[in-house]
Amino acid sequence: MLNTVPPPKTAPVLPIAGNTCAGQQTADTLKLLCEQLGPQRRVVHTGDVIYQAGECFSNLYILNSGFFKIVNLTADGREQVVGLKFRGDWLGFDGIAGSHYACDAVAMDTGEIWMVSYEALLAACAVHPALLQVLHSAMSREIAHDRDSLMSVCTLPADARVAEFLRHWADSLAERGMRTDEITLRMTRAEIGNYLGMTLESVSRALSRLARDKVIGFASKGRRDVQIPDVGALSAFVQRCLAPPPAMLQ
Amino acid sequence: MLNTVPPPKTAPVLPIAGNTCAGQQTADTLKLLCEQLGPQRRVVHTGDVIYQAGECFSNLYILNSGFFKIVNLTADGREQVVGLKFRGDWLGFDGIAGSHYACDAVAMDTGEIWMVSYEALLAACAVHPALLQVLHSAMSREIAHDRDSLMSVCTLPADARVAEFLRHWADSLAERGMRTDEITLRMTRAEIGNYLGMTLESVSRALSRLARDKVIGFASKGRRDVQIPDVGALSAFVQRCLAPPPAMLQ
DNA sequence: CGTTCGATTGAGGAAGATCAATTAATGTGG
DNA sequence: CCACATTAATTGATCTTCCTCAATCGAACG
Repeated sequence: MLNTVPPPKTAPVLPIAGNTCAGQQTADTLKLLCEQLGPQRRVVHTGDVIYQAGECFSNLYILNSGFFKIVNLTADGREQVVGLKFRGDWLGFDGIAGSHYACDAVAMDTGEIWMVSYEALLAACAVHPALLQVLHSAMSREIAHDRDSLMSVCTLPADARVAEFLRHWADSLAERGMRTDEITLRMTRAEIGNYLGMTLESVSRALSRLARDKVIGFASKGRRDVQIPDVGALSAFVQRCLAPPPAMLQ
Repeated sequence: MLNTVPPPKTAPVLPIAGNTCAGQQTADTLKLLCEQLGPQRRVVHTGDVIYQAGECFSNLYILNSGFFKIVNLTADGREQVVGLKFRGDWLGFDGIAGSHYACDAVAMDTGEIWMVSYEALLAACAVHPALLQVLHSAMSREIAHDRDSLMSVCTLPADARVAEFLRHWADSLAERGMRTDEITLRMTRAEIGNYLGMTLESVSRALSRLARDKVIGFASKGRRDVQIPDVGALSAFVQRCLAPPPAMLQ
């Protein structure tokens, strides 16, 4: 259940944020949103449910920090992670059309979300057209990215899918001005596999192969932290997976 | 387990859907859009490209009739159908964020599209808030549907994916007040397979099995027309694919 | 009427799932 | 702090699904 009472007395605006260029755009956009909307801030923790499928839609959420997953659930009991969200992303668009949220949004880490009622947002957009542009851009990015996800799942073999997953995670962090040389996956192998349409064993094997090929490394303690010395090497690995098998020289 | 917090899961609430006449809602929305926007109308034919990846974004398109596919293309040459669009759907949302379209939109049939410049649309929305709601609903539906697609690809075996594809196509037609007992697929087996993440042979085999099980039928002439006597039978087939193999009675 | 493209069907093979055993991390109560 | 239980991850062995390759057939078209 959600914390109905936001506990932050000490302003927990954690993120390192982009003091330099990387992540500046995200920071600027968040600043604009915060100033213009005066959203209700809330700190969430791992496992907290932001909203649930079927729940009445009324709010959108802007992520100031933390990592979140979007989980879809079918009537016949299939459950799947269909999206991952980071700082600067929005949650809740799926609820606009049907006036009920269509999936679950769950925190995978401690984070801060900004809640704004959709009605209030529209009112604010009427006054500040820039807000509308920001909103539409966020929705547009989500549509474009969802298509890329479908494409990865449909066209890449398992190993490449895992590599591409890591690459995208690292890119997302980079865009937001965060470190990418060592990332902490907030998901179990089972969750990653679920998201990528494969089993947890296949994820594990793929990661092992990536590590064996020195494309990634594992921190000494625990296999949840992944070292990515060179993001480009991940892209190269994906291409290698796609390349036709080397012609037999005989 | 995916959720650390087990909340009582309510079944996803279905959209309002069936009011009096099937397709009335789509028709009403189109009427509103046509009146308020005075869009430029254009008739397109099979193969016509509405917009292309990389092209400068400036227009959105509302589909009055016809069938369209959204095709994604990667730098390394992979090409995939990532969406199908029908009457009442919009094209071009993917271009808003990056000011360039992110994929190709291609007509699969003769149809009529309404073109409206994004700028003009925003101006009209400022005057008629109902337009903004329509726009957001369309984007929201697209986001929700893209997630459902990802879910189908990730969680369903090949046969079920084909059945689900037909079911969704039929449902889409029904929502728009069109016939569903006999539908004409505008795509080759190869395109369907590409969309569903499988080979054309697998699509063909799946369709043959569906026909053998009398879930679908083929019109006497040509195999492009599919008879769907009962859409519910398609759903049942999907469930049968998911059901565990019947316990051996020994 | 032959050519071409799309669809079907079969046989064999490969990628990945499933099943199972082991090890590593995390947590719990004494 | 340690013994124990629990969950996550790895790795191996087998099995299934689906892909690949190939042949055939039908429909559309010039």
